[in-house]
Amino acid sequence: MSFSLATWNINSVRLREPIVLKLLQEEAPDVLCLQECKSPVDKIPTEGFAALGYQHMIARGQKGYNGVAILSKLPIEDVGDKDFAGLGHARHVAGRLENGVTIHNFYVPAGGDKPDREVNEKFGQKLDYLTEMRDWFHGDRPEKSILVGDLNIAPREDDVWSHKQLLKVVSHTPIEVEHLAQTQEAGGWVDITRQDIPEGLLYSWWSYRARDWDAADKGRRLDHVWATPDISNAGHSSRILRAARGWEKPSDHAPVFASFDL
DNA sequence: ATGGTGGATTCTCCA
Repeated sequence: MSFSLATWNINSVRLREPIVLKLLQEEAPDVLCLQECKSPVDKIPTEGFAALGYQHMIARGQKGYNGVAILSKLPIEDVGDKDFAGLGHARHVAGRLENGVTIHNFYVPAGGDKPDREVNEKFGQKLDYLTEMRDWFHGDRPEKSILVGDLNIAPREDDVWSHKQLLKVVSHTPIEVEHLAQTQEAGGWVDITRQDIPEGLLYSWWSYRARDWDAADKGRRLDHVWATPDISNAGHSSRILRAARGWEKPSDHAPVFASFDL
């Protein structure tokens, strides 16, 4: 059986409803995980999604900021959320499919501008968030699980347009990369995207601030798909739908896809 | 070193 999934930081699910529908219609993943919905759960426009066959949704939301949702064609059971680092933000939700696969959907804090927790509280919160993720997965090692989301870190040199120029830029600093690696290791997570696409520059985010994002191509791979070895050991394939960054009223993130032979 | 854009909400925060 094949199972397909996409993860997409949508930067307002209400404003972006048309392109979410476009993605569901054209690409039709079994499951779509969204981050930065920026909406209370009861204001997420679910009707159109349901009409396309996505009749199941689990979500966490708050007014204006953050928010995560899992849209699914398949029945999915809400198995809770965790408030890592005690921020009181809607940044995580988990669901379980009837085949027993658990899906974690994360929106890791961006971390502010300065990569120094002494002067920038947000950077400390980002590191603490990752540390608590690490400890949680270490204490309860996941099985038959997939973790996706905007992790707000581009770990590899070829996950950014310039490793050297981004070493002191939040999202690519060595301390963040180390925290992400420890979280990954603690859960036994395999980076599915990079297992499938091991070579070459790979981005999932391009700033709104570039004059021409496509020509400048100063991207970063902030959005990730991980799986536990019991899943990664079977076949899988991945792609990033860069074209979606050029759709009408786009998110600054492109959706990352993975298909699994379960 | 700076400012550039975009979204939700507001007398500005966040990314």
